[in-house]
Amino acid sequence: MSISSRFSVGIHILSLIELNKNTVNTSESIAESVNTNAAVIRKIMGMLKKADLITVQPGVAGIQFARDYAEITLLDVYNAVHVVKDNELFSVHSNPNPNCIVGQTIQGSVEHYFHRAQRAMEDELKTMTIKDVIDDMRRDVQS
Amino acid sequence: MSISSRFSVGIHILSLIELNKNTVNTSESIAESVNTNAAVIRKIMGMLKKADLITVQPGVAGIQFARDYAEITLLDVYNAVHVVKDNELFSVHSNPNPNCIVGQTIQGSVEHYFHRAQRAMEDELKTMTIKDVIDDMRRDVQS
DNA sequence: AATACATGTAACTAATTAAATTACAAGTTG
DNA sequence: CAACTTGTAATTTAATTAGTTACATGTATT
Repeated sequence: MSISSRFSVGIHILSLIELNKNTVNTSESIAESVNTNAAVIRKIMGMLKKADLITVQPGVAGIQFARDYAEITLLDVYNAVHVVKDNELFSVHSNPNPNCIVGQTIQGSVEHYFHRAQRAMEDELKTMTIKDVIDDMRRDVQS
Repeated sequence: MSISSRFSVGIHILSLIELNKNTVNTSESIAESVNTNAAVIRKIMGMLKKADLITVQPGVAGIQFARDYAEITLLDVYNAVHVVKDNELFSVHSNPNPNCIVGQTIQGSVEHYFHRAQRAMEDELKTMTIKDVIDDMRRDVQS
């Protein structure tokens, strides 16, 4: 299993706003950069918009940051694109046998540890910003 | 997306060894407790065995811990059952356009942050042991 | 107001993956 | 050797994700 690439595509879109700011980004041009279908981009753009990370206007080409991209964390993006449901990074088998000590208690017990692990990952995402990513890209680019 | 329930089933199996130690656990009896097919249990048992967490003998009923269960971390189990490939918790879209700054650099840039987040989660799993889970179960059981 | 081009979104298809099932080989014990 | 076990491969089923198509809606320009 793997967390959906919607997350990396979301980061891609946001990076383009800054690194391609001399031209107007349309869902079509972004799709070319990402190498996917424009409708996929529009769907993800819609999620980023709904999360108030970007502003987009129906019918008008272009995207803008809704706030300083140094203040947009990877956790913000991760939440925006709904790649992992709240506290459901790990799944627990359903309907274990309630007549067994383990079957009766495993869901409640394991849930607690799974949530902690998920939170650790999400807390780490919170320390990273789109600016960090963009800075890396500027450094890494082969011109 | 969600991480496979093989992980929680693995924890279930290990917990049964201790909490059901008065009887012999067969793949069949474990399957009843987990509420799945015995072949699924055998497959996971095979993984736990390969990771040296348990000992099982072909043809002979029963499982034993290969080491003290206070020394078995949830990370050990997680690695044993291969629910997430090394550094592939997050997937990155493939074949971004190399003629674009972002397309050219995103994989390398984002990879670094994704690995950090994954490591944070795995480091947290390392702090939790099967004993912790079993203690919770003993506390929570409704007798 | 008509044309061209953009976003927004729903419905459908294809591809991938996970889980369950079936079947049987091989090991062990009495 | 009979009964029962683990080990494992092959198959089916179910669920999920990504990609595609189509079209409604919004905007701007002439």
